[in-house]
Amino acid sequence: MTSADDQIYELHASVCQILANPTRLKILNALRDQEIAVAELARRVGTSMPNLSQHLAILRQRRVVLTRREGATIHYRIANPKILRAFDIMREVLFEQLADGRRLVQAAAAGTRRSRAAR
Amino acid sequence: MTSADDQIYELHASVCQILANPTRLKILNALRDQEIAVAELARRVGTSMPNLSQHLAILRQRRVVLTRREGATIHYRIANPKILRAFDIMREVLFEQLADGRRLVQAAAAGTRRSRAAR
DNA sequence: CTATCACTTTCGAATATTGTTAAATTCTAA
DNA sequence: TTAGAATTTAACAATATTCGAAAGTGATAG
Repeated sequence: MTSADDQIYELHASVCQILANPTRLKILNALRDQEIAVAELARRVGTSMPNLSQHLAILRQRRVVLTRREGATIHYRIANPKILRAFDIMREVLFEQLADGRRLVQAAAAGTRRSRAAR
Repeated sequence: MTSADDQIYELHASVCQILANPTRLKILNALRDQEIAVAELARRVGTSMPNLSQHLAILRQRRVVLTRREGATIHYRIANPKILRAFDIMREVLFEQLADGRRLVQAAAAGTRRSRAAR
């Protein structure tokens, strides 16, 4: 039987999971301080429409982004700016690690293989 | 050819990935303000030694934790407290979402299945 | 030196994540 | 109503993550 504490940690992990993909990070960064339509997002993020749309679906479900419809086009924006604070802190952690030496990049590269290979 | 920017986003995602697992979150929270030996960690986190050790290996490789050997026992501690700030922000995001209603829990539950099922 | 404690590593199976291609939708305009 | 643009959904293959079991390593007590 999973304790209430365990359940919180699982939900917590699933929130963190949102940031664990380079395409989603690009999306969030693009939306940082402006609303953007899907087609334009695809251009900026540099991915296919279906792929982008799937990631947007995840961000929608988790209430990380909100949409506004304007005719046939749909505009996305950040729902909770707090997640951008986490985005920024993790990027700082990355930069500190990069400054600390190259060995780290090796270790991190392991976690990078998926996203590269699955492309 | 992947741009330098893409590479940064992949590394960034791989840093965020560290937080995307409930056991690792428990470990980090346990180490928040004290050094702890592996056996004691296993007890607190509530997982098997091999499983704990695998997660510790990941945290070591990413330089998120440091070790101190004392005879046969090994003590772990947080290497970079900054990652705990991200931990906390993401937990705040979770709690805000929980406060906002139950529908979200449904969506988050999708991201929870893995950790539950893989147990 | 060998048994044991403390921990780590390896391996394999189960499940999850991701990208791609193809098939829907949904809306607007003719 | 139909054509077409914008976006989403579905299905599937490829890769990654995770766990448990079993074997491996290192320090130390006897």
